[in-house]
Amino acid sequence: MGAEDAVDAHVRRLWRHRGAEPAGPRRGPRPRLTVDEVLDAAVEVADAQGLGGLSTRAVATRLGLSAMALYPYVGTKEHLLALAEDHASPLPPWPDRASSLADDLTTWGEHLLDLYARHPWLAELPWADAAGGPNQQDWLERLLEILERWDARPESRAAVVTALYAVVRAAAQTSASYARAGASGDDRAWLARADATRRVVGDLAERYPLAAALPQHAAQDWRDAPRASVRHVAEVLGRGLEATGVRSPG
Amino acid sequence: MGAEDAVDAHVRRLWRHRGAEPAGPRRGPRPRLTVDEVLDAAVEVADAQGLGGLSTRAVATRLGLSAMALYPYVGTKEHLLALAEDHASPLPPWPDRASSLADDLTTWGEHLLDLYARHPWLAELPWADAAGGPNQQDWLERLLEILERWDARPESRAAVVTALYAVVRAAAQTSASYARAGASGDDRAWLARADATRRVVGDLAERYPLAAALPQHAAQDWRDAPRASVRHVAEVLGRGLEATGVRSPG
DNA sequence: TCTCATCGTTATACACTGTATAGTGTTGTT
DNA sequence: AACAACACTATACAGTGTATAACGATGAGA
Repeated sequence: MGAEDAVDAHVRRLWRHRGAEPAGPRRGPRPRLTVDEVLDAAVEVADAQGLGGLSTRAVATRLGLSAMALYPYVGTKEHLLALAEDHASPLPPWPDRASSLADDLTTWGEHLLDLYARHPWLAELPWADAAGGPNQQDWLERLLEILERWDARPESRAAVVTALYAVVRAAAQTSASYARAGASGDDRAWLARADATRRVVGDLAERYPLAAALPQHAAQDWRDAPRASVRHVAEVLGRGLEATGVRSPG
Repeated sequence: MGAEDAVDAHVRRLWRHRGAEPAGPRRGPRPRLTVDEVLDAAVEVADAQGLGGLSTRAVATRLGLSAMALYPYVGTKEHLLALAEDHASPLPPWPDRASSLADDLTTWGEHLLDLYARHPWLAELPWADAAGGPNQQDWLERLLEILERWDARPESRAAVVTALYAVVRAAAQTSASYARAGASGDDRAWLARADATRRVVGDLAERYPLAAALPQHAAQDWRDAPRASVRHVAEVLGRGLEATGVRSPG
């Protein structure tokens, strides 16, 4: 039952701002911190040091606490990660332009891209448990509302959701990679590897002509590239849904 | 220059079966192992213990060596991971049915899904450096050949590639998650969390009606679900590409 | 043939991770 | 007043990746 209680406490913390009761009477000394304060610190650490720098000790010392002191607030590190992920992912409000399905999908993707630009570590997290918290559920429901309004066929919705989500995450990752390569300089390993590959195999462009012919984004417009990528996928998905059954905007 | 040499050696190891020369004269004692033997061991460990169990010491003891002995063969653990990823990802041959773009995309996705079923840890690896090795390049070029044959517009190709790749990976991850939940039993945390969420927030289905209305795959046909998901995305992408410009099969 | 740089391999060590455990002191309930 | 519950600290432990130094075997240049 210990493990089951742990899961319960975690879920209750996840939904703490959505009416989940803190459960039970309390008897010990007053908590000096809030769950949100701990999560604020965790998000700050992750924003500054990346996912690799997000250790329990780092968060704790930022709060002036010992590492073990976090456990009553956020539980295991796995739980801390899930809580921080949701904590950093509030859904902003925006009006749908309703000019086309592709446009609305693009807008959703661009907003998610903005979120990932503010917190690049979000795109590094495993996709599997992305449906956990209330904020992430909000993002999902928001996307489903768009698909509902345009009457996308129910069987295709899950597929579109994963496709669009995945493309945004991939775009955010490459964007963050470019940003790191330009800034800190210690993480240009990606470029160095590509250069070395061209140097070692030599006729790479002839072995993989189609990959070589892919439109490369020049070094200057890499800032626009992810947005364009998201827009393209949204376009194709939108047309594909229209072709398989979509009516006029509601 | 040390770091540059390390990148060079890594790339040379990656392309060792595609004509990359081992470089330089050798003077020390003969290597007792091959790079492929080390990578075989690494893949076996990852297949058995998952990505978390893939430590340098685990691979080394399986080979009867000390942990540090791996460095001359595969370099850093990051390099070991990249090498093992490519080593486990040979592209199988198959004929394209050429009945429709969606069909060919689906077949590609199902083959990749088979690969991820054999090596589930491949889907957990970060997507960013997926373009490194020759085998992965083969997969990419194979997909681009399909798009080329059906004359997909060049600007849309990169987007379709990431979308299809991402969906296959996501499907493989959920499939692996289901498999673990059914088997070992210690990793049914996902189900427990979902149950706890329904228990804690209660009116979850009313707060997120569209997410709740998503067609749930029953517990029995979860084996078919990932294939169906891939097929759906391929269908939508195929239709979308046709709508934006695609000619008859070459 | 002798010499020496080179390289495979081991042993040890270091910083770091997450967290189990025991103990201390504060709080609310009985 | 007594006790259970809880926040918090300190310590400890099993891991992780890898830097470093030493040892031995090997091949090239003299």
